[in-house]
Amino acid sequence: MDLLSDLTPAQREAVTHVEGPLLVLAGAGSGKTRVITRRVAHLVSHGVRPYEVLAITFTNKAADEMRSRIAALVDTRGLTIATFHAFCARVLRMHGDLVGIDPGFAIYDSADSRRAVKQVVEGIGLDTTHWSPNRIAGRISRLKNQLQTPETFAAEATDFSGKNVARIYTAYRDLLLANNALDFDDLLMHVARALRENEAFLGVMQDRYRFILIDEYQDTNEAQYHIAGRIADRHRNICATGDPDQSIYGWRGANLNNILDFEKDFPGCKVVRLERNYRSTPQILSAASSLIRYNRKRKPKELHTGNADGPAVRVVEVESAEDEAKLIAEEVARDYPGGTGLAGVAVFYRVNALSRAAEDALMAANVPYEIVRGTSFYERQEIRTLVAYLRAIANPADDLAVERIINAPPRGIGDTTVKRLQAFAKAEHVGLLEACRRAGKVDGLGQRAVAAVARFVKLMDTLGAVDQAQVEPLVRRLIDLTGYDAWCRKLAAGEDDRVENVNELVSVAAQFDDEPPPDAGDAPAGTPPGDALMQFLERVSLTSDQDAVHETAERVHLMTLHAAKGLEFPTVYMIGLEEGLLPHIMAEEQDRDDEEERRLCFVGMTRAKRKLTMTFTRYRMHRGVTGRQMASRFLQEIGLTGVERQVLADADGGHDAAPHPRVGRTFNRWRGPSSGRRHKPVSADEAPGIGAAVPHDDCPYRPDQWVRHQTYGVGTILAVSGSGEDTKVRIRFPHLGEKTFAVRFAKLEILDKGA
DNA sequence: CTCGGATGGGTTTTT
DNA sequence: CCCATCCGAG
Repeated sequence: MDLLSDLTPAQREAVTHVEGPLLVLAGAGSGKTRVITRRVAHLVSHGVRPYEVLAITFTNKAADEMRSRIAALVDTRGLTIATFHAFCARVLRMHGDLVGIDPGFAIYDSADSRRAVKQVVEGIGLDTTHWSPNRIAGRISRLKNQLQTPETFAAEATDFSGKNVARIYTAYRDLLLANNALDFDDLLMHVARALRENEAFLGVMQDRYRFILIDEYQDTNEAQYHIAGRIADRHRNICATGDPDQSIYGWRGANLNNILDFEKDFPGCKVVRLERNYRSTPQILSAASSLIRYNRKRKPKELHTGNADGPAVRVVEVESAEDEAKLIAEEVARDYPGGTGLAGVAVFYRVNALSRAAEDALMAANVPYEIVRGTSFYERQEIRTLVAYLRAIANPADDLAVERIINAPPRGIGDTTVKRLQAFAKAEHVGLLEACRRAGKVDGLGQRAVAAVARFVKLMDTLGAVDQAQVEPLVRRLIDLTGYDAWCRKLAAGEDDRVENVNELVSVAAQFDDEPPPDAGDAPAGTPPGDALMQFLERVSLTSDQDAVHETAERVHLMTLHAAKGLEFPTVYMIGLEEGLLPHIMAEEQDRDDEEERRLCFVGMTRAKRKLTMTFTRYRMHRGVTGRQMASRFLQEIGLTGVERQVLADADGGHDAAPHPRVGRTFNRWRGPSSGRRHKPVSADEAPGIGAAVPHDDCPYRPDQWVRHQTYGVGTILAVSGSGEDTKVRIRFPHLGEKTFAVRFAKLEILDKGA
């Protein structure tokens, strides 16, 4: 097929660029995936061997999609398309010897490393409340992303806390080493460091990958940046695609500067801007652009579209989270009778806690919905344990896996017995499974315990003897020998989805067995070593997308703003647009600027194709306490053009300027019975405006109102004090902070009336 | 081993 | 408020 005819000039430029660095700044909805797939196809059809091309994505889903879309255009055999992690895992299996890594390593996911960190913290004798394994694991993860080893970090850690983290990090590293395991960050760090320190390894990689493409470059962390940069260093054929305005993983170590400085890192690079948006209406685009212009850390970019006009972006103020949810549920029920088209509706929120009210309301209104959660198939207990068996079989040194399965299903090996075995293992410098083999020599074990452990060892030996060329028979045997189904049924007590999940894993294994072995190109060089079992486990550890969004299911999709990235829906509701939630209070405290939060809002808005509704509440209950909420600053930053505002709440008299802290349910009682106008749209003329209450005297200014100041521009009123000539208003301006004015002098224009 | 209450901690989470 | 985890009783 013709690879170019249906492309815009800018897209074509990116597709046909062959030699030299290329940066594609792809605005939201600008057809980026199309450009990448065409570009790879173009390279291949112009004589580049697929074997020499490396394409990196951030998710398995993206990698799969890219592969199939390229396959529709050219022969993809030999092409490497993978996530950074999968790519590094294969590289290390292949060339681990060059780098000093046993290629039979297990891969620990975040839950595994958290457990390992916990063990280490306890082992050192630190208190796990103060030294929270979660937090420390995060800290270690960040260190690894910055390519810090325990040694380099210990050298610069001077304070008490830093020194302890260094101790934990060191012990954690040793634990993983003893278990022959790598965590997610290790996969990247080892490859990155090896590329820096090992000439032979660097040579192998540079020789092979003459062309590399990195998608979502704005989300790369330090380690990934090094990997890409070092490999591309010789041939300089690196193509980075991404959008600084959609960088939302800074808190996880992504470094926005990677994309902002790309031109400096690769002088002479070509830059292509894709600014035409194929997704949204001009109204949505105008509001989103207006918002993102408040950011400084970006590459100026103007999105435009040829799409037809749509409805105005709606900003709706409601009384409570329940009203907010009800608004959506009732509107959706009204607009989609019979449920047809529901797949095109999504609800986004900043934190998972906000999903609950929406769920309740949708359920009450009988609207089918689905929560797109992080908890995936492989994180379920029954699956994790089953996989732990497989891991222990593949890698008997994996103590974490052995510990998990030693008494699951229960077989009479209690905590005390495990503790004794562990102590013995530590003293003898052997693994836990090896300690089990020598249970007879372990002090303090009674006859009964020794017998139970012996049964476990026998089980593992039997399983170990099963042919590992195929995974499914092994899994079946395992389920059989352990009585796994019966155990699951017992645990499930009522819901039997556990057994179903187990069956699902059997099918996954069967499917895996049926796949043709990866062709040579999938591996960095030749086919990776390791049997089917190890490859299966690798797939399992590096896959979290199993709960992929069923984009076709006729249901409303509920998800966090982070989960929304990369998706699109005709109708989008964004809820909880309130100060403290979006921007989130924690994010603000940590980063000291609100730009990533603004990008998050931008990402959410630009998911919408036609209809975008953003809501905020006056009162919201958080951790059992109902608090007064303020409209998000982002709602004023989206501007006034193409935006319509509604107030669907009582004009509740009695408020004064100060926030009313209220507790629990007392709020409703306090407010009194006055729900006459609830849930009825208020016409522009009546609408008192964002967050406005009925004025308590003649003063026209009210908290949450938007006003324009002659010199400072548009801001939100925070509080009104005094009366008559002495009336003062406190106003917050974006970027300028808060200021107080005497209304007698300041020329304030009220903006939000009928905006 | 399993159940229940007490206790503590609660942003987001591509791999 | 909602949960995951811990610990003691049966």
